[in-house]
Amino acid sequence: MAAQSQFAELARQLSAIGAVKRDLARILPAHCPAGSAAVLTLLDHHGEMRMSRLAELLAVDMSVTSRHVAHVAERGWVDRAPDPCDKRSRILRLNPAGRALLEELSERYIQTLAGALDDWSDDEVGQLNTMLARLRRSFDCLGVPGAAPVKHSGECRARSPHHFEHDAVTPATPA
Amino acid sequence: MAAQSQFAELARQLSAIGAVKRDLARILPAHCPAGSAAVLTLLDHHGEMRMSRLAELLAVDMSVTSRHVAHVAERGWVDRAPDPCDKRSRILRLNPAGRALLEELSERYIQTLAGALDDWSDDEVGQLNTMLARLRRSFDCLGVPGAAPVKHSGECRARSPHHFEHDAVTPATPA
DNA sequence: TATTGTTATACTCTATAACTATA
DNA sequence: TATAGTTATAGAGTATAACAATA
Repeated sequence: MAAQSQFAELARQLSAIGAVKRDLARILPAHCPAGSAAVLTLLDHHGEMRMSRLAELLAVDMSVTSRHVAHVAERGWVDRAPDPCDKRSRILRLNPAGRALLEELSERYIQTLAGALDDWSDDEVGQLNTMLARLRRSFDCLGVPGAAPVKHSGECRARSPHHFEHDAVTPATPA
Repeated sequence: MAAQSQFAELARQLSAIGAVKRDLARILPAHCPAGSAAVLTLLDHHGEMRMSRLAELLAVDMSVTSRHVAHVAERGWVDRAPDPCDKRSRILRLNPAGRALLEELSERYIQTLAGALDDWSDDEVGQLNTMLARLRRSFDCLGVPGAAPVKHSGECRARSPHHFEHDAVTPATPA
């Protein structure tokens, strides 16, 4: 168990790390806020999923997820198909336009991080990634009082080809 | 230099770390939002300072800092004294009520972190702290495009005892 | 003329609650 | 009755711009 002063310092560091997140958010295109970028990233990384699963991964309320998804669907980056297992639900999937945008975003993220962290070794960045992942796990596995509940909903495994349709109201690749 | 995939992973980790910050924010008392807690923490950690210096440490615009400081001053946690070096400026200082509140906040932070990270060694938490600090330094020392400029303003060294007055409109320790 | 700080305004993100549709 | 998702509303955080006072 770590000393109290280490935890106090960690609280300060976590508070201050917001500045880095804001710096990263500033490199996003004007029409793609950070919430949208997070949705695209998770759909790419974990594959198609339902709203509830996405809300779990984002670790925000489903109402928040709903708004983010509505935004990326309206922009034509994500498709929503009916879920054959549950008619209340829809399956979310990154489409080609979304994948193209995400490619652009990834490039910007990588460029920026590579520029700022040019004196970090591969191993050092890897260690930071590992510890950040562990920090998150420590928080949502053990019950932090007041923390958003994690449900780990059992997934529908009827992975038949869904009927995906574009529901964008704007062109797939807006200026 | 680290591999691109490490930077992509870091971008994902930084995006996801917001959940931990939100969990921590939830343990704060209702009358003390995270912005206020950050101000109190910095004034305690770095001692009295001016608005511009605080804005620099918070890494946000001075207009944002102004609102945070107005809040903590109205609550009676921070005093604002005229700056003898510059009549446009005021010196901010944590007062006893603010120090008492911060004591309470620190205890909650430490309790929560100690509970969630009970299987972390002192050294591991220290390593995470070190890397987070380095990450921040890498971002605001090297010029990240679009990032908030860091001015490193020369400080006024006339450290004579300032004329501090409480400017709270509410009792120093509100319910 | 430049700088310090405040205020007004707008935008993003989040949570709670009320609601619809389906299980 | 319970669950998946949407929408309305409110609150916190931040940035830009216009402004006042002082350097």
